[in-house]
Amino acid sequence: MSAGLRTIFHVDMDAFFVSVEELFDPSLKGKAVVVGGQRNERGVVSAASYEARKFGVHSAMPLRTAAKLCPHAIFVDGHRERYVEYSRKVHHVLTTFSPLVEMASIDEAYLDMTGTDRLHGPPLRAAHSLHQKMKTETQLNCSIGIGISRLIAKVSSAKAKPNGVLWVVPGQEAKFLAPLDVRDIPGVGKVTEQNLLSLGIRKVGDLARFDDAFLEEHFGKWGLALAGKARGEDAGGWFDSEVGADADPKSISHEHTYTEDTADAEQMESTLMRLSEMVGRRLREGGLHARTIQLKLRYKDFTTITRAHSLPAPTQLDTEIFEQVRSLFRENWRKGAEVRLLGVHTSSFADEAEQGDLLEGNRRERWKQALSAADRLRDRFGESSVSLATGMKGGFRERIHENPVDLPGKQKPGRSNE
DNA sequence: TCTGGGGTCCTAGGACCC
DNA sequence: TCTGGGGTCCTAGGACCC
Repeated sequence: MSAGLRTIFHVDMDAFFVSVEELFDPSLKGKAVVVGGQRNERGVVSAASYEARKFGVHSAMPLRTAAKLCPHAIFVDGHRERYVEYSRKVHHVLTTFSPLVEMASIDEAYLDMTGTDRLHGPPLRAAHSLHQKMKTETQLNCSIGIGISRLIAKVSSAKAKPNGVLWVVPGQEAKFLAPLDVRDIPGVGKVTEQNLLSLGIRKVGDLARFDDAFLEEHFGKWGLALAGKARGEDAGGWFDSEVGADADPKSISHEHTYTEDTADAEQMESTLMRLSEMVGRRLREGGLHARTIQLKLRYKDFTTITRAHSLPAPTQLDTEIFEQVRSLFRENWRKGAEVRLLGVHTSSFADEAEQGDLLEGNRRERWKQALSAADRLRDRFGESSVSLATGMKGGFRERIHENPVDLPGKQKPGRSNE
């Protein structure tokens, strides 16, 4: 941590997914719009326009609930690629204001603006020109919070919404936080809020009445930091950490919820194959090798289990991921029980281990080359062009085998791997 | 109301080692 | 032979965020 005070910006795009969709279809402007899927689908709201929010619609709400609350809303499927594209534009604008930019998610970022006064003027002026430039270059609105730490900047950007700028002047942090609901503190969700409420703690300022030992006992090291915050202290932790380059990923996963629950083992293993391919591909793209492979299984009644296994050597191969995840599935699925969701998760990334066994190393090398070739085909002809799961019962939908590629050990249609 | 998909971080217990 | 303690890894689950 530097000696002097920092100036941190938190830039948060307003109704990002909705706003991007409006650029592609201007007729959506000013209407109640729900992004995330169709009104009858199994799914939740990714984003809602301010118009739809007036009816109580908010993100993470089931689509069917949103449809009941706001029947006249227009339901739009999400377009990930569009958001990624616009996220890049946003990032680009931000880098013209500070070299220290950290995207916190697809639609928000932290900037360390410390010492940029000579270039951009005092914080409020810098924020206003950033706001202006964002609008002209991306056609999107954002809100900007300014403070001496990530936490203060983040909370103030939320208070600045929509389309506003808010600066918490250094020294005023405790005064700013005290009257806020504890729920306004990032990291305090439904459960923590209820726990705090049961202790009579409703506002951030109420925390000041309790001593550190008590809060740590009830809320762990997090409670301690929160208490410090309530008093305006720099308590340490992520919210006081430096703003730097984007961190390396710690896990890569894919999951799928069925339109209808299933108890068909063949179908589920086919799904796991596809998910393994998706994960393997991302690992190869990122040059990553995972040691821990995890299966996620959610039954009809929503009870969810995860089962993990750590490999002796890290991998990025679809087949090795699939083999693990399939045996975890076979060991743990309650036969006959209907399943709602399956997921494949990889973590514990490590450097590629040297192969002791020469023959084994050769086999892996050939696999790697074949999979890279398949990745390139998918780039050119689309995701559905190549799949090891082809011919197995469709986990997602029947697949069309347009551009077959010769993969070592490729399965014959309709047969399992043994 | 009937609950997505992609992540991060934390806790807690048991294994294992010294 | 009635009972240590610290450190690290692994696994499972959960809170939380966008």
